[in-house]
Amino acid sequence: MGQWFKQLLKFNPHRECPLSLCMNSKHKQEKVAEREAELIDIAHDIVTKDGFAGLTMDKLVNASPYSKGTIYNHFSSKEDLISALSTHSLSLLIEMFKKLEDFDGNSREHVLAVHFTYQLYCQLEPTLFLCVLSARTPAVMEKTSPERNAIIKKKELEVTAMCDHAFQQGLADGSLKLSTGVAMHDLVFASWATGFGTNALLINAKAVEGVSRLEQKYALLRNVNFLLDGMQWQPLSSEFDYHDTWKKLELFFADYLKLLEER
Amino acid sequence: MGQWFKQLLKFNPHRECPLSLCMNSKHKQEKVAEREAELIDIAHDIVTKDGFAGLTMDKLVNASPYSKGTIYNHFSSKEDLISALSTHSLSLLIEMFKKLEDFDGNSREHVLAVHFTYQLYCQLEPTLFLCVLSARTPAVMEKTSPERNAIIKKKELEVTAMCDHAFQQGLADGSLKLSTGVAMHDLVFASWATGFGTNALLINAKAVEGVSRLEQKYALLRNVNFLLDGMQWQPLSSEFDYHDTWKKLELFFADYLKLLEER
DNA sequence: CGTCAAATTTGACGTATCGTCATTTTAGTT
DNA sequence: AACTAAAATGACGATACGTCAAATTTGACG
Repeated sequence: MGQWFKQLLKFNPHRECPLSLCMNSKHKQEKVAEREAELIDIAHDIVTKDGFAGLTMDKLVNASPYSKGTIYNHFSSKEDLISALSTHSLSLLIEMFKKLEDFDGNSREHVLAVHFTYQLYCQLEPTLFLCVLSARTPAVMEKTSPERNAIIKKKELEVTAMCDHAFQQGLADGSLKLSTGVAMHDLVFASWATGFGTNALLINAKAVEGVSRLEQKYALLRNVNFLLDGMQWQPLSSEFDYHDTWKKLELFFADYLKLLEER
Repeated sequence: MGQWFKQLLKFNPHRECPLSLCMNSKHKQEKVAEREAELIDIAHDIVTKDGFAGLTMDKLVNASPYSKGTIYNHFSSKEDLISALSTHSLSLLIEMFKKLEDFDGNSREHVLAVHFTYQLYCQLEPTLFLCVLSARTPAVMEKTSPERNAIIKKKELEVTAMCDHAFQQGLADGSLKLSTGVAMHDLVFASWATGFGTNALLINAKAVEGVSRLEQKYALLRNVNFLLDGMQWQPLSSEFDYHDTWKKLELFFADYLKLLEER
């Protein structure tokens, strides 16, 4: 429904003002942006209900109170719509990441926290995860407006900034050291690749093999621990109970996990 | 063209017998299988030329000497065709893996060899890589014949068997040890996730940011080394020059790399 | 309040693609 | 040569993308 998100985050919804007087005073740009958000929400619903392949411009037209022409006024093509969903998706992820500011722990635990959050997000919104993926496909990029591509890029920078932060912390407090010839960027990339690969494969395994959530519960933790141990990020997993961190995170995100269970 | 492959591997091509007499003696099943291979080759061409999104049943019909009905006799839907391309793609990968039997090195080097090969494959056939991905999508799986899905599963097992082999070697020669609560399967999964994630992100980065091949040349090696160091697989990267292994692999696959350069 | 021009919205339509199926053609047998 | 079972054909219906001329709304001005 896309509703869970707003509730959990107390998302500011640009509250619709019921007085037409108020409406009239609203600037045109605002109205357009509001309607675009409305359309993206509808598209989000369609995608969660009918899957990525079930997303159709005609369906969006029928599910919205607007006509085809108006829809195409917002999204120049289906690909543009997918990109719009991608930015929406990235926004959700960023909002989740922002919650992590309240999470306590050492710097390595913070990296785990980022991964935990990302996994949670992937499981809550597997189809949006797909949207983000395909939005970075040449075929899609070519057909989305340059402005929207710029927005995606900006959002992606925000996301990586979140990751960078944890690594900078590690460098700052000395628990992580750079060996010669390896930049921090390389470490962040390795971390991201591990998280991405693990989540992508797990989502897949779930679809193909029916691997249960319980079985895959600690797969990501394991993989990331291997990686961070390999980076010599102190304290090593042999010296610290990161399983405990994982459980702390489950508590921290109890609301979201509850949503996940309910399916 | 898909031709590079047959040349390099001296792929048995079920050579077409020019004598009609010979043709007549051929069993029906053989003829069907042959035509299917022919069609997949054409589809492969279309995909490499026009990209994944450019693959169309009508295009395949026009590019082949057969009619729509016949095509649909082979592939019950477009999704089925994608799955067929996926099995084709996996076969290519397996063929490449088989070459590795001639590669010398310790067991950890063999893991690197598997990753090197997989990366090479991803770079040579990025769109086929996409095919394999989307073939594992629920939307596609639902619409492909059970038999073909079974074939995919079998091929995937073959691929993972290749990976398993290197890990079993490590366990056998004592350079890799299992800690409690972690099965070999978990290690293989971690390895695969790292390779998959790194390659997927690199392909993407290439498309989006224009990251050059040179820049990403050693990214995978770095990531895998972190991982295997984290697994305590001896000898550690601090004690052994795996860069050298990587270079040996470049030499070993010189033919393929040359093809890659030529683009 | 009425008029008019610019901006916006509308939905019917053109084109492309998927997948079907009645008809035709081929292959094999007697 | 006649006949039947299997295979191939391509016209056709359905669905989806994207366009554009016409209709509607907006808001500026007298």
